[in-house]
Amino acid sequence: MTRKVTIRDVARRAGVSVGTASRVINGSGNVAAELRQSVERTIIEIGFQPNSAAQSIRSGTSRTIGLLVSDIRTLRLAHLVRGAQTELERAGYGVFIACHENDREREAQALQFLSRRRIDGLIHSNCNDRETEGDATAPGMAVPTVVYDRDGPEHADLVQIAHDAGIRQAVEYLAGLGHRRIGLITGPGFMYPARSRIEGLRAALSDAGLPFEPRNVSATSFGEAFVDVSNMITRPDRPSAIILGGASMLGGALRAIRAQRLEIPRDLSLVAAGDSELAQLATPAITVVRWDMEEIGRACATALLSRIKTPDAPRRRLLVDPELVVRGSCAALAANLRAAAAE
Amino acid sequence: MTRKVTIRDVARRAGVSVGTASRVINGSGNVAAELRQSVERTIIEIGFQPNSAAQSIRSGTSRTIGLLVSDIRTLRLAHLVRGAQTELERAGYGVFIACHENDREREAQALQFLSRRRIDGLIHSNCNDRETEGDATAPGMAVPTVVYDRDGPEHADLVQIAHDAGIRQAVEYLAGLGHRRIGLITGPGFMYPARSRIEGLRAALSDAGLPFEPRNVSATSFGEAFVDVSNMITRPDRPSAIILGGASMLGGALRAIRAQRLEIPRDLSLVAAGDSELAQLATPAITVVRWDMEEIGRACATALLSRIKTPDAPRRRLLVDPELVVRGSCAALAANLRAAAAE
DNA sequence: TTGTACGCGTTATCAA
DNA sequence: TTGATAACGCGTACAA
Repeated sequence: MTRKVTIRDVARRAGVSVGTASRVINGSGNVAAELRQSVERTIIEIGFQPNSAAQSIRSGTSRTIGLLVSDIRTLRLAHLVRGAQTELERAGYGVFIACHENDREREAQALQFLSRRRIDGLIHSNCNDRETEGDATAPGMAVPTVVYDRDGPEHADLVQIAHDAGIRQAVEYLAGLGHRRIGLITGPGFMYPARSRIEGLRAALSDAGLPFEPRNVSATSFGEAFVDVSNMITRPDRPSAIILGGASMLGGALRAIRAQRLEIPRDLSLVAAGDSELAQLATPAITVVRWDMEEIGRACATALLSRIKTPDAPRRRLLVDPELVVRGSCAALAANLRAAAAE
Repeated sequence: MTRKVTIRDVARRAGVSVGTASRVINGSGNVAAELRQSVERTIIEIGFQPNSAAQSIRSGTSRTIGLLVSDIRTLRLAHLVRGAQTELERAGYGVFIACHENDREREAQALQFLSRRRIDGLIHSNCNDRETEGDATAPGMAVPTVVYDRDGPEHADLVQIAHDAGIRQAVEYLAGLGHRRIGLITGPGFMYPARSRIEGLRAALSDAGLPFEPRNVSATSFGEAFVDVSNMITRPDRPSAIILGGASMLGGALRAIRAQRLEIPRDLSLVAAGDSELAQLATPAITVVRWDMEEIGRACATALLSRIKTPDAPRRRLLVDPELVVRGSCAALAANLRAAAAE
C-alpha cells in the first residue's frame, strides 16, 4: 500500500514551492519554462494525481453531475444516460448515476445522497411530477436542474418529448387508414407523458372529426398493460386501432392481443409510442412514434451546462418532436373489416 | 443562492462546539442527551448536510466505488451495474459508473478519472485482459479491485462465468440429440470468455468422443456475427448445430441464417451463450446457456466490500456456473436430416 | 516570477 | 462529557 502522493511531494521533489507546483498543474499564472518542465516531469515520475476532494472543498465546485432516473435497466434510459454522460465527460464532469425505481422514498434518499456530494447540477426524471413540494424543501435542490420528460419544479429547465404531437401523428395516420375508433393506453396521469398524450389525442380526434370517447382511454399504473389492453379489446365496440403510450407496455399488450386470438394488423392496428428492440423484432414489426434517447441525453447535458454557466438565465423548455416510423402493425380499416367478415 | 451551511453553523446555532456537533452527526463518542437533541433539531432546522468532500479529505476514504464496463446500453451490463449498485449503496457507498466502449484509451482515461476521485474500490471488466501491463503502471491501480469475467491483473479478485462448463452443457445436450458437427462462434481470444469457451468445447467434444475441428470454431472480433455465421453455414460440411458465444451476436446470427434460407431448428440447431430478450422472443425461442447478471453484480459488490475490509486476504476467484435453458431452437439430428432430404 | 501562509469543512486528538 | 485545535490536500492572496 503506497502512501498517497500529494502536491507537496511534487514540490519537494521538483525543488519548488507548492504554489509553483499548483500553478503548473492548473495552468494558472506564469511559471518559468524550466521550472514548469521540471514539475511536469516530476508529476509523471511519481504519478501524482490531484485529489479531487481537496480541489472540490477548495473551489466549492465538485465537477460532478447527478443523474437520477427510474432504472438504467430500461434500455431507453440507458441510452439517455450514455448520451448525457459522454457530453458531460467531454466538459470535464463526472456523472453520479442513481435510480429511484419509481419509489418516492428512494428518490428522496438519492437526492439527499447527491446533495451531500455537492453535485454541481442534476438531471432528473421525477417519479411523480404532481407532488414536487417534497423536493422543494429537500436540501440541495437549489442546484441547477434539468428535468427530463416531467413537469418539474419551478426552478428547473425542462427537456420534454412532445408526446401530444406524437399522438397526433399516430392519429392522423390511423384516421387516414380509415380508423374511427382509436384507443389509447398510457401510464398514470401523475406524470407529464400521459397528460400530454391524452391532450394530444383529444385535439387530434377533434381535428379529424372523430369523437373523444373516454372509455377508449386507459391511463393507469405501469406494468398493467396486459390487463388494460385485454379490457379494451374484449369490448364488443372495441377500437379498431390502439395507440400504446410507453414502450414498456408493448410486451404485455402483445400477449393480451395474442391471448384474444386477434391478429395484427388484420384484426387490430397498433402503434407504440417509443421505439424498442421488441417493436423492431416483433412480427409484424410494430409501427412506432419514436425519438432518439441518446440525443436527448446530450440535450439534457448541454442544457444543464449552459444553466450552470448562466444560473440566472430565464427558465428554458426544450420540446422534442417525435417521428412516426411506419412498419407493419397497421392496416386500412376496409381490409380489416373484409378479413373479419371472411372468418 | 443560499450560502452553504457548515458544521460550524450547526455548532454556533446549537450553542455547542464543532467537536460536539461532529460527534452527534457521526454517532461517535458520548454526548449528553439534551445537547444531542439540540444539535439534531438544529441540523434539521437549517438543513445541514455534511460535505462529503471534506469528509473524504479528512478520513482518506471517499465512500465511492468505481464501476468500469464497456457500455451500460448493453442490457446485461445494465443489470450487472444495478446489482452492484444496490448492494454497494446498501453499504453506504456511492457508485461512479464509467464506460470504456472497448477502447483502450477511453479505459485508461476512465481509470485516471476514477483515480483522481480516490475511489475506495473498483469493479472492472477490462477490454483486453492480455495486455494489462498498462494498467499496472497506471496510477491508482493499487485500489482494491474486482475484475468481472476477465483474467485480471495479479492483485485483483475475480468473478468469472464458467463459460467452459456452459459450453460443456450445450455440447452434451446437442450430442445427446445426435449432433456430431458442432460449431462455436465466439468473441476475440484476447478476452477470457472466448478462451474459456474454446477450452470447454475441446474438452466436451473429447468426452463425447467427437473430433475437435478448428474450422468449426470462429473466434474473431465482435459485431461480425453475421459474417462469421454466414461463412460457417455456407460450407458444404457445415455444422448441424452452432453454439453462439456472446448474446450480442444473436441478432446477426439470425439474420445470417435467414439469409441462407435455413430454418431453425429444422436445418440448424442453435444454442446461445447468454440470455437476452431477443432469445426469448424469437420464433422459435432460442435455447440458451444463461446466468443471472444482477446476482453477479451483487457478487462483485460483496467480493469488493470484503476485499476492502480485509485488504491482505489471499486473492479470491468466484466461478459462476451457467444453466442450460432448453427452448425451441434445437432439434434431434435425425429429424433434421429427414427434413433436409425432403427438400 | 516565486514562496509563504491561510482557509475550505471535516474528524480526531488532547486537555480540561 | 466537552471544547479547542491540529491536520487532511489543495488553491490563492499576498508578500518578496
